[in-house]
Amino acid sequence: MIANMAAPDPDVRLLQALADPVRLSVVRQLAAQGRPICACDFVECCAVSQPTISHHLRVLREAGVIRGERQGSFIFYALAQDFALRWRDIGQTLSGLLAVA
Amino acid sequence: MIANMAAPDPDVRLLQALADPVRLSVVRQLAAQGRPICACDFVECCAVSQPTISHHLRVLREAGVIRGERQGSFIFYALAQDFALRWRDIGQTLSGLLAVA
DNA sequence: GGTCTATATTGACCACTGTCGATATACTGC
DNA sequence: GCAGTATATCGACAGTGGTCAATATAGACC
Repeated sequence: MIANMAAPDPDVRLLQALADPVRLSVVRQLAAQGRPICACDFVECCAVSQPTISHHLRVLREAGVIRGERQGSFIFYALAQDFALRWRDIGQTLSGLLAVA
Repeated sequence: MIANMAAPDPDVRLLQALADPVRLSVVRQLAAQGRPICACDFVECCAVSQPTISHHLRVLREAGVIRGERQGSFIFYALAQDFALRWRDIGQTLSGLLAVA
């Protein structure tokens, strides 16, 4: 069994995107809110600077976790539509035959 | 909303443990096998050295993803019993009201 | 076009982590 | 106790990634 995974494994990418306190917090907020949140709200609420927030949002975006939609000067972010499904799928492969779904 | 999460957030810890190609592969194998696997099998199958495997197993162990049971010279690892539940719980908090479970 | 705000990008810095060779520790069998 | 195998730990190092100030880009308004 070859265990040396290629770096672009989408599952690893997704997990890496979530494996940061700030980014996980962002995703939690998006989930709890249930609708798009303006990037500027994250800048105000998070204890890190604007460039850092922007960097984090980019990581999440490129991992397919979130999507952004520009509205004038603002960009509203929301969870990607397939995120829940991806989470569920990964869970099934990681938990074996246990009934996760 | 304070977004500066404390480092010991168990969810972040768990995600960090999984967010490595080798470690994710280990967990996938444990899930697919459905029963404990000897550490020595990982050493043989993974394209990294024995100390690295041991280090990875430790990270997974300390994050609560796996449990080891020594049998003589050998240690057999299996997924922690609550892993599936934890995955499911995190999924629920991250996916909002979507029916993940 | 100029000015303003919102957001992304750049470059530097530094802490953290994956990796490995060497070694320590655990266990077995004699 | 010794010799062997299995596994964990140590220490060093290269690479990665989070962070921020400065700056570039995007968009709105006049």
